[in-house]
This record gives sequence, structure tokens and C-alpha cells, in this order.
Amino acid sequence: MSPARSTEGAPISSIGRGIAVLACFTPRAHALTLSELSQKSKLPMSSTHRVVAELTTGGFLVRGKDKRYRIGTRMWSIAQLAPVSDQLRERALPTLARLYEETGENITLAVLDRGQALYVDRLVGEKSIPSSSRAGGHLPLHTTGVGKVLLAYLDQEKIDAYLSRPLQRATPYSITDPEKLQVELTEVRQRGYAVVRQELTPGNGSVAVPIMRRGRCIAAVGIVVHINKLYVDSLVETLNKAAESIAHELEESN
Amino acid sequence: MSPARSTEGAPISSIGRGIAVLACFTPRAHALTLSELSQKSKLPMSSTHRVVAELTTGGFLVRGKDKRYRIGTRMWSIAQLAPVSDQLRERALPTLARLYEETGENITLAVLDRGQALYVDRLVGEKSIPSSSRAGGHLPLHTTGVGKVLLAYLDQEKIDAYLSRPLQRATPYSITDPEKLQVELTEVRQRGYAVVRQELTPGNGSVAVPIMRRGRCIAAVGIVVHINKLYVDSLVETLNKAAESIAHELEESN
DNA sequence: GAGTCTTTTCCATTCATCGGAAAACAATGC
DNA sequence: GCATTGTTTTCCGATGAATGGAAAAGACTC
Repeated sequence: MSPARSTEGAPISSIGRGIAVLACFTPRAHALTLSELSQKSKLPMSSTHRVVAELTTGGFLVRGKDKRYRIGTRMWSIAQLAPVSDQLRERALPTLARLYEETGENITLAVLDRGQALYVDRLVGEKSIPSSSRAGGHLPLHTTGVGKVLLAYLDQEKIDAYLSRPLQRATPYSITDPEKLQVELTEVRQRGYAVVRQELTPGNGSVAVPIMRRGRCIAAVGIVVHINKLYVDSLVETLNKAAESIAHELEESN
Repeated sequence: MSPARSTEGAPISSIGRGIAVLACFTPRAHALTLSELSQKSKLPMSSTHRVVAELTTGGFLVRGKDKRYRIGTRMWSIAQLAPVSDQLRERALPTLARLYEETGENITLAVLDRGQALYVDRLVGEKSIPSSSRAGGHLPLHTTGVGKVLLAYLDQEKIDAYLSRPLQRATPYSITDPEKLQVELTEVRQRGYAVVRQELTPGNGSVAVPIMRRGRCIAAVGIVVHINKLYVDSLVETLNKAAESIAHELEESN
């Protein structure tokens, strides 16, 4: 009997294994050794070895001089054809650049993905404060500006679903009470923007607005600043112009 | 006998098949139906069907309302951990944004990848002219500004290798004579910048400079403008500042 | 240079993968 | 509505690629 295949859970297909190996990579672990991959993917060493070899042959992984594996350019290159990148990121980028130049602050663009805010792009300079977002990364909906916007513009039933699960607390300021959050989400929809005050990172504040298309919120642009510089009204105005500009850009070529 | 597996060439592993399917996606075909995937990947329908189903389960593909498959956010998300994105693109972006704002023109950042210029990022606005580059895309080394730079700073033997293969002609202005190109490459290295005049796209001109790190050229920044606005000296100056700024940014953390 | 950890190779077993074929479904035209 | 054509999905028996334990080969560390 071949234990590991059938011992527990569903038997994983070869492709599933490949994906499992690739999924081991995270922002904090973007370069991994074979044994780390074996551990994280919970696949036997020899299997990991073979899978990794095949991914490397295909250019989805590369092995550096330090013997660590990293995501290869082949995979990155193909991944850029994903709609988030190809249809949204590329078209929004010039506007984000302008926004960044105008403000010198941390600019973020996010969409809803698997119940979280997926950061499609982010612009951070030396002047702007450190923030936990990164392009390609996920953050909770209820502790980020863009997240609140994305959540607020969802159907009520989906909001309810989100609120029904426990809300993670990131800082003492995080709103983890579903009712309180619901009230705020209604406000967000009415005012057309969301504000976050140290709910994810101490010292950081954030404002975000929706990017609308055919009456639906398809993404959100946000700006992260030091809590002392959180001049909401002025930021909202700037962001709204940008959001409209992006919406316009998206309209152009379908 | 199982014909298709062994009929010709090496037997392809399951993971190889998965990659083959993903590799069917191109800028011009970023949304494909099952039968298109089957055709392009040259895999039998039923095999394609199974492979695609597994990739979809893993989130590497998504199926839209139009029944077409696209690259999924899961794959995109993981791919952002590739060094080109994580180490280079993210860090260079603020500088590229500034460059874009200053000039309003087409800004490109590229690295050498599999004998071509891999565009790590690109900023194009309404004001700037259309260009054939796209983030994640590859273009030849000898007809692009960034490409010439990347080629020029290679070891001579690698340059020779590139020159020994036939040089594709894109426009009447393309330099396809190896000797002529070699002369120009030497110039590029001496002057520290490359110029392209309608060698890839009629009407387009381009200037590019290297981004140096520890004496090696690790990437190139370029700007694409209308041939009538190709004020080389001024553009070189602007680009050099940007290149240094990016180099500095890369030095900082690691 | 012994000890520990990581990576690679080997190989017999077996089960997931294989693709042809046919069924189900969708789109188009008449 | 009813063929017609193209696309997608399901089925299934045969087979060999994938599997993982074990042992060998390297790579570090002290």
C-alpha cells in the first residue's frame, strides 16, 4: 500500500502537488530550500525533489547560487496576463503614479479576492511611511481603507457573511464588533469613502474610495499616511479624481 | 500502447503538461476556451480538460462567464514573489513614477531574460505614444533601447553568441548586420546609453541607460518618445538620475 | 574527521493518468 | 421548432508515469 497518497484526505493530483509546492512561497519566504519546500508542502522529500525538478525545467522555479528556489520569470511572465494585472493594474498605473507624485504618500490599489483585499499595486517611496501592504498580497477587509470600501459595496448578504465570521484584531483600534462595523460600512457607502485610524498598523491612517464601473465597485484606491497627516476631506477629493480617471481609463478599451 | 504519450519527443510529465497549458496564454490570447487550449497545447481534448480542471481547482486558472479560461489571481499572487517583481519592480516603481510625471512619456524597465528584454514594468499614459512593450512581455535586444543596453553590458562571448544568430528585422531601420550592431554596442558601453530610432516601431524613438550594481548591469531603464521629440542629451541626463536612484534603492535593503 | 543535515539517486509497486469514444450541452441557422 | 455543427463533459479499461522508502552522495559544522 502506498500510505502517503491515501492516508488522509483526498488524493492529490500531480498538478495539485505542483501548486502546493508553489504555494509554499510567501512574502516572508520568497526563497526556499528543498527541505523547506518538503516540510511546508508536507510532501515526502523524494516527491518534492521530483516536483521541484519539473517546475524548474518548466521555468516556474529557478535555483539560485545559494541553492534556494525562487519563483521563475517564466511563471511571473505568464501571470502578468491575469486580468487584475493586464486589465486593471497596467491601466491604472499612470494615474497611481500621478497620485503618488502629488502626495508623496503610500498609494494602494486593491480588489476583492477570496474574502480579502488583494493589493493589485502599491507605490511606496522613502518619504511615505512603512505599510504592511505589498503588491500581490492579501490583507483583511475590516482593517484597511481599501478593504472597507470593497466590503461596503458588496451585497448585504455577503457583508453579513463576512461579519458572521470572527473579525481579527490587529491593533487596539481594530473594529471587531460586527454591529459597529456594519454601521460604519453603511456610512462608507453613503459618504463614498472609508477612513481607517490605526486599525491595522499603529501610527498609520488611511482613506480609500471606490472605483465604480457600471454601478458596481470593482476596485478601490487608497492612500496611507501618518495618522497626524490624515486630512480626510482633501485626500478624498484627490482620490476621487484619481478613481474617476481610472474608471475612465478602464472604460476606454473595454 | 498509449500512442500520444510516446509517439514523439520526450514523454511529458503531468506538471509539464500543466505548464504547457498555462504557456498557451499570450498577450493577444489572454482568455482562451478549452478547445483553444487543447489546440495550442497540442494535448488531447480529454487530457486538456482534466489538466485545466486541476489548474482551476488550484486557482491558477479561472473560468469566466464567457466560458473562457484566464490566469487566476492565485497564480498572479504567488508570481509576485519572483525576484524581478519583489526585489526590482516594487523598489523601482516610485522612481519610475517620478520619471513618468516629469516627462509624461512612456517609461520602461527591463532585465535580460532568455536572450530577450523582459519588461519588468512600463508606464504609459494617454499623452505618450503607443508602444509594443508590456509588463511581463519580451522584446528583442537589438531593436529596443533597454535591449541594446542589456546586450552591450554582457560579456563579449555572450554578445558574440547573440550576434551569431540571425537578427530579426522589425522595420527598415532595424540594424540586422552583426558588425554594425557590434560597433554600436561598443559605443553604448562607452557613452553609457543606447539610442533607438524607429528600429522597432515606425515613428518611435527611444533612449535607455543601465542600472548598475556592483559593476554589473542588472537592468535598464528606458524612455520611448515620438521620433521628433528624441532630445537625446536631455533624456539621458534625466534617465541617469533615475537609474542612480533605483540603484540606490536596491542597495538599501539587501 | 566524525557527526549532522541536506540533496540526490535508485527501484519495485501501484494507482492516478492516459486518451479514444460516446454522451451531453451549447450555439447557430433554417 | 428541429436539424447542424461545434464545444464540453463523462466514461472506462490499459498502462506506465508517479510514488515514496531507503540508501547513497554531498555539504556544512564543530
